[in-house]
Amino acid sequence: MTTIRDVAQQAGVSPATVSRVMNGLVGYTDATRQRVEGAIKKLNYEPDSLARTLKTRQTSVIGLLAPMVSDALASEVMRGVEDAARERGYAVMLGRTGVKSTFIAGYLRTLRTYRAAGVILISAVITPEMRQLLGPAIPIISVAISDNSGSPSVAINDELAAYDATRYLLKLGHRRIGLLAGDPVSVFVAQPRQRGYERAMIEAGCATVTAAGTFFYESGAPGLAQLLQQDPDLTAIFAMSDEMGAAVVNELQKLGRRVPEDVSVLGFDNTSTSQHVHPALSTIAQPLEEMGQIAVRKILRSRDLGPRVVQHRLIKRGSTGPPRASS
Amino acid sequence: MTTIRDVAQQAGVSPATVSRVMNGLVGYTDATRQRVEGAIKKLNYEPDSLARTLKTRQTSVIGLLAPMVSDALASEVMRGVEDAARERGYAVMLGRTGVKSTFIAGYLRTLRTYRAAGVILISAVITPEMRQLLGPAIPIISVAISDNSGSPSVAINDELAAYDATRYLLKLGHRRIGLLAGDPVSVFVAQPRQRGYERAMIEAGCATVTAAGTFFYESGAPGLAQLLQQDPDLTAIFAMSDEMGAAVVNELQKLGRRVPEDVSVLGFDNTSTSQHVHPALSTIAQPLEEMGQIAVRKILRSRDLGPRVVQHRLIKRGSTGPPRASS
DNA sequence: TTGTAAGCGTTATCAG
DNA sequence: CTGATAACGCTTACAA
Repeated sequence: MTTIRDVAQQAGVSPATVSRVMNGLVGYTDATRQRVEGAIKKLNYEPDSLARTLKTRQTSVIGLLAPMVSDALASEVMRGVEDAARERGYAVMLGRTGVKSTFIAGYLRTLRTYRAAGVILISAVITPEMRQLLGPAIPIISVAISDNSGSPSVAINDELAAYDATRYLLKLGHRRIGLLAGDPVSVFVAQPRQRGYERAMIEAGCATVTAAGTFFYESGAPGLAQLLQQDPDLTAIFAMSDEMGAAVVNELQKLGRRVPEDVSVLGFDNTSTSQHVHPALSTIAQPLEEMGQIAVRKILRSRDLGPRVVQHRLIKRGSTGPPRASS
Repeated sequence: MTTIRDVAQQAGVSPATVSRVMNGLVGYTDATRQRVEGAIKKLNYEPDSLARTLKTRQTSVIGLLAPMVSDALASEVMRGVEDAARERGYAVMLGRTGVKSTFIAGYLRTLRTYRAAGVILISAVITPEMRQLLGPAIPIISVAISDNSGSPSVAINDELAAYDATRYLLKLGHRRIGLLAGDPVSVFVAQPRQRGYERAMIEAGCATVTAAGTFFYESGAPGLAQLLQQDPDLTAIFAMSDEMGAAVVNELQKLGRRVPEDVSVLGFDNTSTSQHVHPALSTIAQPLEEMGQIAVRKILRSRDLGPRVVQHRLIKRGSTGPPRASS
């Protein structure tokens, strides 16, 4: 391994000078700079991040905790994080949530010993334990979920997004709209979305019909059954995830109902799954990749922490249309 | 930050002794061990990985390069890698392939300066440049792809898997089986699979019908069109990815052909996508998570490098059945 | 402008 | 069995 000393010797200067040149500090002649740069190039020298971090306490890693289960969403966010981090010279260290909390504690400790610049948490809320484990120096931010504690976060306004989605179906002429909710445990995603749906329905004078799912594909079919049991004449289903939406589309066709002629289906997230059914799912898009980038920027500018709301977008595809009666 | 000195002071011993206790070396009485352990616990001390690595040159990070595009596959592998790494006290550093090669060069340099224990490459081949960039000390291994260079790898036997898949369709009674291939650029995945298909078809005295796709969903419909143009009476389609398989199922139904009554469809990979269509895709499973774990183990036991073949498995679901004529 | 020297938090060698 | 002490590769006062 070639060290700063080797370079210094090669260039006929002291290690300190080499360091100065590398870090663009002042205090050397142009001639020595050139000699040093020549030596660096010649020896193909690369400074040791570890030693540097040990000394300066300035780190170059960002921690990323993702739930590697329902992945399409996390995957998009990760792409944004990875891009933004690399651009700025940061490395990304990966961990999984959705595992035992002792694991995530261990992971946070590792990040602390690596003096991470910050931690990004996908689809999970920041707990006081996490905050405490990281210590005051390391910021943590959540993505795609916003508790109302004022913790740093990047997320859409879930309540408003669901409200807009429901309004869209109402405007198409639907009155009997069922909601296939996500895991009710997920207080900060499923609940605001449900509130948004209810608000729109109530404003329009329509009755609400809801069933609880898990966000996963498997819960789509039983959820649909529950909804149809409550109201067999539903003309639209709003699912809180594309996976459930896709399952609903498939299941409806199995039951002999056409989409969207008999029943419209609307998904959520605009993950690739939404394109994997026919007709393709209309859905609410979150700017996931951008959210990952924003999270990195916020972490690195540690002042602007606090919640950041990004815009959702309605994407119209083949799975929604006006209801039978009004067409 | 609490250091080894703080612990030493608290326990009334020297830093050296604390280090000995932590690392389970010999040379201290039971009494001092207990005092040290007490101090560690009391101060909630965590040794600094950076300083430790700087000194010992033994690292605790593993690099992971994944193509974050056609993600379901990579995601499963990543889960296995992450699990196995964590179990052994290693952190995972994430990078993306499929970006500019200068980026991946930079990424490998970063890994070298972090003294990574090794690098795992998903769905990509190890180039001589990569090997050179990492230097002789850091092993690199590819997962889910096997060039024939003898480089370290963990993969199924793609030729055999495709052969078995085709044999399965033949045994069901199909004779007109179309192959929807992946990106032909992917020499070490698409090509062996195509050879396996051709071998089985030729052995059975059947004509081969192939079209080239991209592995992605979008290429499914045009690929199917190409196949049907060559032989409108195909009774089975073997797609080299679940995504293309799913697209074929959806497209067939759009064309008014029933699956599997009119046409059987077989996918590849057993990713979640295979369950997102109705009927669910029969497919060839790769033990992706296990492959990730094996990769970590191989990296950490740097002797058993070299290609490792794991078993594929045929998974029968609703998308395949006997052809019309023979039923 | 440049070099010397003292650390950053560990571990390893060598005395005691 | 234990404690000084010297590295690991880098940065940064402080001197020159």
